[in-house]
Amino acid sequence: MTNAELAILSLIAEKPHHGYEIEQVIDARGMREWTEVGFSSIYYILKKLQDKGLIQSRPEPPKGRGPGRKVYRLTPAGQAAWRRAALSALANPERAYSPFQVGLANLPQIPEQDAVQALQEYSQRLRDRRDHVHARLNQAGDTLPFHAAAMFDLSLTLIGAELAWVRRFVRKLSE
Amino acid sequence: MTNAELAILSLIAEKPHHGYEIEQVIDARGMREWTEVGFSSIYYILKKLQDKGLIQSRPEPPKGRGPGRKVYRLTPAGQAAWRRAALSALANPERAYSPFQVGLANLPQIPEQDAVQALQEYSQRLRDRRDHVHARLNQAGDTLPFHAAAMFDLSLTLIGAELAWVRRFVRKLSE
DNA sequence: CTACAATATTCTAGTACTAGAATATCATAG
DNA sequence: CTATGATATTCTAGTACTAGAATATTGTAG
Repeated sequence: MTNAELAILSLIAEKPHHGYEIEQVIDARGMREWTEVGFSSIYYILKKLQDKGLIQSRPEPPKGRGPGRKVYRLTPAGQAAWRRAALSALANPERAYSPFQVGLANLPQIPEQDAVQALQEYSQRLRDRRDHVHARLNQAGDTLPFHAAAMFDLSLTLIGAELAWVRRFVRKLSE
Repeated sequence: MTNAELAILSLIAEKPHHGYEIEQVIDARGMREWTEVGFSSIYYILKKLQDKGLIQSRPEPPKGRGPGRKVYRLTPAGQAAWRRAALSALANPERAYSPFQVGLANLPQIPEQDAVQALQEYSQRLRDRRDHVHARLNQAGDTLPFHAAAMFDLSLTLIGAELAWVRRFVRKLSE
């Protein structure tokens, strides 16, 4: 099960949803901070999950604006698959393939000045990202459930560690 | 330019290579620790880079065992593209889309005991990964060029930060 | 009563790989 | 001189998205 599949399956495990609503929830919760799932991918993934027998859809008559919806819910197989996948995600660290490391691999061929300048931009953007996450955290305030606060905290921790490393590295480079 | 494209372009920027040799270098340098590039993707990517006019190939008569090779080198456009891409990788942090965060998003629906157990497995595997990187670093010894040592150090730093976070989190969860 | 905005799904045509088999060449051991 | 294994590239048939356009329905503002 891919990242995007699990993200969508999670939402359906929480409660039945239709496609458009999933997009709205992803947006409202800022899930794109930690998962990558384009609008047009949602229906694609929904179809795949259905083909695998993990979810089933029921058409609903139109309510309010717009045409009728297809509401998806977990099948028993889907319930089991969700549980397995969620626990597996919590138990198995995955390598991150970051372009930054590929960039570092090129250092010997790059003039030092250019490298230092690029790395300083990198720190600046990391700081911006940290501030952005921080702002989102403050904006949510004390209303956040425990696990959501933890997710913000994890992001801030990882960004902080990378930022400290890059700063140290730049200092060493420009010595 | 994707991660994999830049990784391969980097090797060709260093010096001309043929496809099979690129596989060997990727393997020998342990590049799969920080970049994802399957054996069969190498020729695919080489073809794409050539179609974009960033590299050109020259057939070489067979030497030693095996058939003749196609040796790839940068074109002037490739040289420029490589420089731009390498600096961009050093200047632009990218979000990491980790299944772990998706797992965390599922915490409210998971019995605490199961979650704690999964997270303990996660720490254990992170420790294993850290030890593995550490072993590779020691094995390389003092022969490592500056930037390669830095890459190991970055990996260790990031793994260390994540490990510390997970340990703290498990402690809080099981309180 | 009509145009517009919001809601909702589907379709088309891509991109970017990836696994694994097929094909081919050559050195060397037996 | 033949089988094997190392070297080297190409091909086939997938998977997993992704952007963006097309299609359709319904409430509401003018």
